[in-house]
Amino acid sequence: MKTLKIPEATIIRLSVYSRYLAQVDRQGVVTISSGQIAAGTGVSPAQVRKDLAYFGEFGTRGVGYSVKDLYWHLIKILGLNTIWSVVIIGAGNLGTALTMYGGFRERGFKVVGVFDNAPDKIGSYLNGLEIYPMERMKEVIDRDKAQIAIIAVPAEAAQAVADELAETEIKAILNFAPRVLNIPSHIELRNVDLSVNLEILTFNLASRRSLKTGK
Amino acid sequence: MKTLKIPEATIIRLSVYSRYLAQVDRQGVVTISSGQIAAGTGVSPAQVRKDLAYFGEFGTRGVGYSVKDLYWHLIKILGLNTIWSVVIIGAGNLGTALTMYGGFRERGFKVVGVFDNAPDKIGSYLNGLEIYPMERMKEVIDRDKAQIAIIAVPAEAAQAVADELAETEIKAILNFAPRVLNIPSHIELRNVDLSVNLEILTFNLASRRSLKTGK
DNA sequence: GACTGTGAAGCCATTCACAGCT
DNA sequence: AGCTGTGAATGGCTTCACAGTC
Repeated sequence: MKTLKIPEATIIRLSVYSRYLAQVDRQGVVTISSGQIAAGTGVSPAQVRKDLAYFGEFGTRGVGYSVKDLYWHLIKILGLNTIWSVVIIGAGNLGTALTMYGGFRERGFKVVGVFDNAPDKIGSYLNGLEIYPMERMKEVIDRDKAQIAIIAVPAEAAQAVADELAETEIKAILNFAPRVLNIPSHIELRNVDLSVNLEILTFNLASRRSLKTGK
Repeated sequence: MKTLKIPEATIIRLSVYSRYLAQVDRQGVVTISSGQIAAGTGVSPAQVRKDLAYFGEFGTRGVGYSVKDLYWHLIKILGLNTIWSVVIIGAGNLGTALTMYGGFRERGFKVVGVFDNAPDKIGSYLNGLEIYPMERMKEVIDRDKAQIAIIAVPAEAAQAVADELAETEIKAILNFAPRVLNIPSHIELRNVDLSVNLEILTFNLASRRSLKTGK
């Protein structure tokens, strides 16, 4: 398999395209052009074609793409043609929200375990799933062959959780704690930093303002 | 003010550096080199220096950077030396989690309003803040001079919320709904897509697996 | 005529390597 | 000797423009 290096930006867009295709498919659209996909997802038509070209030739010249066809190609490329078992560590507000989040279920992610250390949380239920103490994490990951872990604990606790995860069969970690984590390189890591996203906005607002005041 | 185009990647890193500096400052560190910042935040030393160089000369050759000094410079650059008033639209699991999220408060963001349409939510309290019906959104934004809105409603409702926000004085929107939003260009928009982040992981896992099986 | 697929060009970000300061 | 600041080199992503196909 000739996997030329694919830009991460391309993967992000493929994910967006696939959701957009699901949407227009529900509206009964059968065929779509790169220009229409571009308009619907806020990128350029050439970009859409380049992104798709990394993976094959899915369209018909002069016509466009079959919505259903392309959708399934993208789902396959993204690895979403199987169900992924996910564990969530931390049952605070964020962990709870992520456990209940319908957007994950829609895309084939299944939360098989939620863990926390707080005695008042252990034993209660989220979406029919019992919150277990941290000690049972390895057991559940093993039992359900979970491959992805979501870290939703406070920053101070994140590295300890990562260390425990490193001893399991977990293949990838999505980290919501605002800390840089050290993990062995065979585990895939992605960070989602909620504050950083707001701060990009404030940076832009702040520098726009200083342009205005000429400062 | 000579604002050469700053890469967005640089802003993201500045935000990470600033949090790391706060951390080492609490540990009593006074001076730090680009190499140490790099090690602590997972980037290259040259990258750290380049990023900082966009904004001035903050270090001393042969010595390094003053932790406190550099921290405050970064806070200023990111626009975090003032308190930003934020409204959150949607009091579901995600909206609730974001309203309670301590990470925002720590960085100077203040949630001044939470809105929802569900009758059973309206009137209840989050963190001492009453959930208001959507109709009161404009009034609150106006009264509290809120400049940032966070959209945490289901995908189908997101565009309608964006349209309403476009009629207010809101300057920036952080959108958590998995939809491409149309908004007037004077409003800054950023999307945080929780599923996309998981899907980048599954893409990597899926293609790693197909390399292994030689497929 | 419409639209895809793609080499080439252009643009932007990161890394290198070293001069300059302490 | 140690570390910053920065022009030059590299590498990577996006846009352009057009040949190829229906």
